[in-house]
Amino acid sequence: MKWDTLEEESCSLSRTVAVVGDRWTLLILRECFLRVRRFEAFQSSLQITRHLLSERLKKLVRFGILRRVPYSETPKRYEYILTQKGLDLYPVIMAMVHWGDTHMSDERGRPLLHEHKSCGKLFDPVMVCSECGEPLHAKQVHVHPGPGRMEATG
Amino acid sequence: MKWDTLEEESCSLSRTVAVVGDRWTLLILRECFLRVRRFEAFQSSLQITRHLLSERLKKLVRFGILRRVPYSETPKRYEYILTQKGLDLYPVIMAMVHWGDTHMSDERGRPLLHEHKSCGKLFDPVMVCSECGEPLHAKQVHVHPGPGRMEATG
DNA sequence: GTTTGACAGTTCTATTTTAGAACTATAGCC
DNA sequence: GGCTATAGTTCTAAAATAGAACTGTCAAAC
Repeated sequence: MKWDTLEEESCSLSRTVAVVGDRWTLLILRECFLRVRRFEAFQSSLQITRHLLSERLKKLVRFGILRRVPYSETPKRYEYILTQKGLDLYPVIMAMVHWGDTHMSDERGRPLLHEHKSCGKLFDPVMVCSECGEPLHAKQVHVHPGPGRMEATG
Repeated sequence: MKWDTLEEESCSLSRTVAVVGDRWTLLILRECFLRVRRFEAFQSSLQITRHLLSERLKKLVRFGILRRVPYSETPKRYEYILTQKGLDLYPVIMAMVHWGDTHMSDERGRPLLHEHKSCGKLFDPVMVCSECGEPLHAKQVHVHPGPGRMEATG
């Protein structure tokens, strides 16, 4: 399967995976949420090859997840800033971080703690139902075909 | 960066990405949550090559996300079932589905609708703070080093 | 005015991963 | 024996990634 096939499937997961479903993209997004914005900063903190970093940043800009904004005119230099579409990926990143905290931490505990500025407390992210507010569990969810559903795809 | 390097970083996102951070693994997990359990069923619904499917299933079993359970003795046949660790990935998958619904749907609308059996309504997943219950936004979260933090890693 | 260094990339070759197809093995059914 | 179903393994070709070196612009230092 090619990346562009994936993007056109009638499945929201496939479409998301087509955009952010590789390890470097996810790690780049982590850095974005940690306020990293510049090419050299991404490169040195991730140890990603410059070639791949360049490719991935272009892709994220192409999909409207990052904006390439000039911060210096001479020489021309740009930084990469999350758009709203990019900021909306926060639950994806946080869900992965929380799973890692829960299932992949060593005996020393979790690497980072998160403080919610609004309430001032250290927290974990919890996914709830938009309608009743209860935490979601896979076994209590039933799936129906929606209007954008096409045949022959998962 | 190699996959095993990633797994050992002191960052919960890296560790999660090391396990589920590739497109096929994420798509296989989608199928698991849609109650797919058998080799042939994964293969025909995903159009993944048999070789890669075999590799990915082994990896998921190795990490304790799937269990390989016999359902026939002669001939020996197995099916792959989510463990609790695997079920706990539900928020990751749902966060990606929701982002795809919001930002990658075409004019016809979303491909699947989700019903919460407990309350009977069609819902969207929302990520909230475990302490105050308010929806989480990237800009309202501050990060602190935790006990499992090592130097020199993101 | 030449050198040095920072920044943001591009280009090149070698290695690793993935795609695609064919093949293996066990067993039930006709 | 020949056909089908299931769950894989093995093989070669194509694509992606790693790793290192290179390009070009400009500012500041010597």
